[in-house]
Amino acid sequence: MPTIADVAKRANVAVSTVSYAINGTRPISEETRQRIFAAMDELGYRPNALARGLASKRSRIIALLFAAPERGLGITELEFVTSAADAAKENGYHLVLWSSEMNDPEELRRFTQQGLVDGVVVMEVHLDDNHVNMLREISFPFTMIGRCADTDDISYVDIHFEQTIKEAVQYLAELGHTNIAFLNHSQAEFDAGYGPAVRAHTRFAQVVETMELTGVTRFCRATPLAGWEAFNDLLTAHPDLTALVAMNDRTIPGIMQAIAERGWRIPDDFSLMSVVSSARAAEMMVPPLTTMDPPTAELGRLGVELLIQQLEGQAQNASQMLLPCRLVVRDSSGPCRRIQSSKQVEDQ
Amino acid sequence: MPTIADVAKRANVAVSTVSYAINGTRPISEETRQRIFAAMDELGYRPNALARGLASKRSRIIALLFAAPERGLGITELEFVTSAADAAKENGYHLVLWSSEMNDPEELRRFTQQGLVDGVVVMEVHLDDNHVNMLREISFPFTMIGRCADTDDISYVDIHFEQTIKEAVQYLAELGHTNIAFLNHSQAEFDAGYGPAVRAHTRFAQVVETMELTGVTRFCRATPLAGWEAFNDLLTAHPDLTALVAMNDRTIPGIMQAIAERGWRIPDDFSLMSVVSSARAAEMMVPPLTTMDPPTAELGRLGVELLIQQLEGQAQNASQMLLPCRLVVRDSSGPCRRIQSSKQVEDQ
DNA sequence: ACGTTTAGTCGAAACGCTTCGATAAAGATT
DNA sequence: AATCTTTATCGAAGCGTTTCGACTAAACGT
Repeated sequence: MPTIADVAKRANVAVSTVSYAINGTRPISEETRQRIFAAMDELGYRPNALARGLASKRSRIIALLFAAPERGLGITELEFVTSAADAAKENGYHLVLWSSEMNDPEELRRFTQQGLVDGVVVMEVHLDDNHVNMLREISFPFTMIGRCADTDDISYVDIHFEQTIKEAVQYLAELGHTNIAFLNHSQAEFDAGYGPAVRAHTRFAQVVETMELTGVTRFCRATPLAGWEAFNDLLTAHPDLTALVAMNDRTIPGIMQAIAERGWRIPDDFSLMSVVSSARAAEMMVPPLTTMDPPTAELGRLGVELLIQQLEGQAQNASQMLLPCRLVVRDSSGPCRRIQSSKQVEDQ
Repeated sequence: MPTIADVAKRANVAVSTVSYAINGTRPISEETRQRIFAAMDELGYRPNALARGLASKRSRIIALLFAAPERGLGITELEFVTSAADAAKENGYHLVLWSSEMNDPEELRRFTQQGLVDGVVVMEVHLDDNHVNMLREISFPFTMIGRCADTDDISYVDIHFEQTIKEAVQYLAELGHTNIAFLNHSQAEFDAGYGPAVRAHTRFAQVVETMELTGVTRFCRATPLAGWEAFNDLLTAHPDLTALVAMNDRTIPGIMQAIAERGWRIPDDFSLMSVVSSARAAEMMVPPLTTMDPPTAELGRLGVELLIQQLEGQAQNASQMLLPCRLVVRDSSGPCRRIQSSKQVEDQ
């Protein structure tokens, strides 16, 4: 493997001149630049990333702190990873994956102190997040996909849950639904201060209040069975419900089954939709699920781009962005035509 | 950030001695070792990964060549990534993601020549694979998750498709099915020499032959609509079919719908199963899908572990491993009770 | 008692780059 | 003509490690 010294020799210049030519750090005459690049081509020279990083104290490597949510990893997380990797590459950076098993923030500190990465993108942030606190404490550069409670001076991108919930409810209201259930993440996640769960919770209450609708909220773990139970509970307590918004699409199969068991049809007798779920999951269901699609690719991309801007000093003040989800109407939602006579329906 | 020189000074030894103590490269007396580690602790010293890599010519970083299959990324790929990352970390390596956009093998060459990574794990390998050919040509260390046609001297882990297909068919046969459809990946993927598609294709033919069953094969793109069409085509041409094995679970919702449109029930009138699909996807369906679950976590883990063994010279000859999928019976398969009288059934 | 290992340590030379200060030549400014 | 800039280049000193060869003193074999 040729080194910069080989190139310098062949182009008849000093090593430093080659470096300047490559990085554009200092002016180089057109003529010598040509000679240098010619020499590089002929030798098939590639700058050594480690040496470069060591000398410049900038590795051009960033880490994605890849934590699994309590409900497990899904397509959404996958898309963060791929879009983050693509964005990193386009900006001339490498992306390393720091896996979730890093529950101990001390381990995160050790990793950052290895000098391997210039900054980290944190995902699955909790309202009070150990990793974030750690990074802040040691003033290590980072951005978040998601956000914690105190976001002073931290750049982040997140889903605009407030708007998303509002639009979802509005959509159902326009279809004529007035009794709407909201199936949140699990109680455990809510109690742990998981941002999406907390924000969506408050927001849903607000929205039904201002829109003068009847809303019922329930927590639910991310399994079909939990969905089945939740749905039956909800309908026992509130038989007038005609629509449900779920935070987690993994509950939906159970709900669909519960609906079928009542002899109801979707969407004629009941409307179902999920917020922040991927098209991928929505299309796996019969009927395909109406969703608020999250802008996953943008989130991943922006997470790393904000970080890189910060690293390259193009951004002094933190940028904070909230991205809306996009309503995609599929076949699980519509005006409700169920005859709301009584509970007999359940027994037919 | 303290350096090794600071540690050496504080422990009253030479820099090289500290290095030997850390790496165990040469014997160090118990007494000085203690002093050195004490000094490291007091200073909070962390070896610099870049300097280490530069000096030792081993970065302890490996890359996962993260290519998207034509059908798009799914949970399976996600699990490769996470398990690979975990395995790397446990072995003291970092994992960088080299994204799929690297279609040009030249770009792969450039990346490898940067000296950043010691080796790469390639996934989504085609029978004749450009990336693999490239790596081989420049003798860059790598392993595969999946396998190409000529696997001489290459370490890999792959799913044992032959066995998987056989077990799937056997399972259906035991339920009494004798007319079985096989829904492969798309024609395009097959033509491109995508290993799983090719191997499964031949194997299915063999198996039905030896078991004296009637088997029909069809290619199908990875969408519900394509599944719907494929199913209808198949049943028009072969009304006696009572079961179907799909290579791709993304076709299943369409198939389920087509079945429902005939007024049939699953599994009473028709049995459905998918090979190499994640539990995650299977449980999103109603009824939950019987599958042959792939050992994704093991594949990811072994992919990196084989690579690391190779890098550390613990393996001179290539290890090649085929892992079986595990049959998970859910609710989409069972003995067929449909009255196979005629096509009237369609019109009921 | 005398070469020969062996354990433990040191100093210096890499590793392949970036960056700083210096320098010479050319251009601009008085 | 003398001085100040600017442009283009060079050489050398890092960056923080590993690794090689050398050295000392103790242990060993005969």
